[in-house]
Formats: sequence, structure tokens, C-alpha cells
Amino acid sequence: MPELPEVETLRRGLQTHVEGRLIRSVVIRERRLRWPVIPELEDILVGQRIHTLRRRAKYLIFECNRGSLLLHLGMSGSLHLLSQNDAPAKHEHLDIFLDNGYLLRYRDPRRFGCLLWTADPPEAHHLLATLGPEPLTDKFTAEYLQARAANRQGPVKPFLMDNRVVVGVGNIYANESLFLAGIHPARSIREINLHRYRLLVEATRATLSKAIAEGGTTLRDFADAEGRPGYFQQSLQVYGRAGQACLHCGHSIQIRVIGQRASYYCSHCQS
DNA sequence: AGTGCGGCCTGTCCGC
DNA sequence: TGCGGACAGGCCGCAC
Repeated sequence: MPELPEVETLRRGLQTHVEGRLIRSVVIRERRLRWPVIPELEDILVGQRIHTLRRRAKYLIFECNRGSLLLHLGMSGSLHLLSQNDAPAKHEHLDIFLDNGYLLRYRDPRRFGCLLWTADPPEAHHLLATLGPEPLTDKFTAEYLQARAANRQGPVKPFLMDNRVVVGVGNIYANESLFLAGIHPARSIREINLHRYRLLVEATRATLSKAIAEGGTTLRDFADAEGRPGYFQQSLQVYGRAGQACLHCGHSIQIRVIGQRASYYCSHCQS
């Protein structure tokens, strides 16, 4: 399941092969994604040059001459660079043929991802316009979190996973960050003081940075642009470890649904 | 305006 | 061993 570190890992892997390249042709085999792929997309893309490959939240943004291609990997999406004679397999919905001999192929079995075109600045697109700050920028601070918590209520974990609050923190990294910060996932956001929000900001940053450095988390079939798996799953402290001993204190890791998501925590280390 | 929940999908896993 | 059903999970968009 690609979260921010996975998308960033992918972006870094693709960047040098994609930027400056001309799109020679485009083949779309399945248009029924999270939103239907517009019928004009092939015609729009062919002949354009990809100037930059950026990331905003979990969206990859291919900035071209006349606009931007926005790509979200959803739950199960992946992108691979292949040679241009590679035959497509099941669930491989899109091919973008570049002028350097490479083929950029999008695969997404569950089709929760999307493929959008916008002629406007990407950040103005309605799906990106309401997104919160990037967690690895200086806009993500304890003061900011506390201010955002002031006019709402509820447990901290769904708060941390809310894209309007901060982007890129999915279920795995929310669990890990809260463990690292020593904050219980069900703790009310109003009960967390500035000091503990500082711990949470630092923990979130540290967790995401470490995951990026280790190439993302490979739970099922995540792989980077060249098909290599990530290694962060070896660093997971609580996620998926229900019933196992806490690596810090030895107490049993608990699992409980909070905000409709499986939440893993140590009731001894987190309060 | 903030909060909660249904729904979109398929691969995987569990129990019978 | 085979099969059905539950589950996972990002996140939008609607209902309250």
C-alpha cells in the first residue's frame, strides 16, 4: 500500500528517466479507475514533453507543456519502467512510451488509483486544493497541529491521517509515529499539549524520513521504479504486531479499531 | 463546518 | 482440497 515514502521513493527512481522526455504514444487498456480516465487523454499526452516529475501528498505530478498528468496509486497501484517490447499483463492499465526507449507502465489491481489531466496549475485541482501541508516541510509544526485541533474533537489517529490536516500519513505510519511519540491512538486531540504535539511532529517526520531512506515499506507487492522492494517493514515497531511483545517494554501489542482503521499500540508505552 | 460512514475494488486469508 | 465470505485499505462525497 503506497504511502508517502513509497510514492517519494518511486518519484526519485523515475525522475532521471522521465524528465525531459517526449511522450511518443500512450495506450490505455482500462479506464475504470477511481474516476474514469477521460477519452481524450491519449491525444492530449502524445507529443508533449515531461518537464518535471513532482509529488504532492501521494499524487505524482507529471508536468508537461500544456498541463499536468496527476497520478494517484490508490491502494495497490505501481509504476514501472520497462523496455518497450514488454508485453502487458493483467491489471496493467496504462502504458506511456517515451523517446528514450523506456515504457512507463501503470498497474493497479484494485483500481483505487486515478489518472487525471489538468491544464491548470496542479495545486488548483479540486482534489489537491484542500490538502494540508507536507509533513516534511516547516509548515508542519506542533503549533499548527494544536491550532487545527482547537476547532475539532476526536481521537488523534484519524486526525493525523486526515489529508486536510497533514498529507501522506496513512495507517502504517500513523501507527508507527504515535508509538514513537508515546501517544495513545485514541487520545483526544484536545488533551494533547504543545509539548506532546512536538513529540508527534518529530516522530512523524522521523518515521517518514526513515521509511524514505529505506525505500518504503513492502507489505505485499510494493516495489520501486526498477522493481526493488523497500525495507522499512523490517523497522515496523507496532504495525501488524498484535499480540506480540512491545519492542520497548515487552507488554503485548494491542489492536483496536479507531476511526474505522486497525490501530496497533502498546498500552504501556502510549498514553 | 465538522464528523461519520458507505462505497469503490481484488488479492489474501481463514474457517468450514 | 475447494469454496465462500470477511477483510484490508485511501479517501471521496454524501448525510447528518
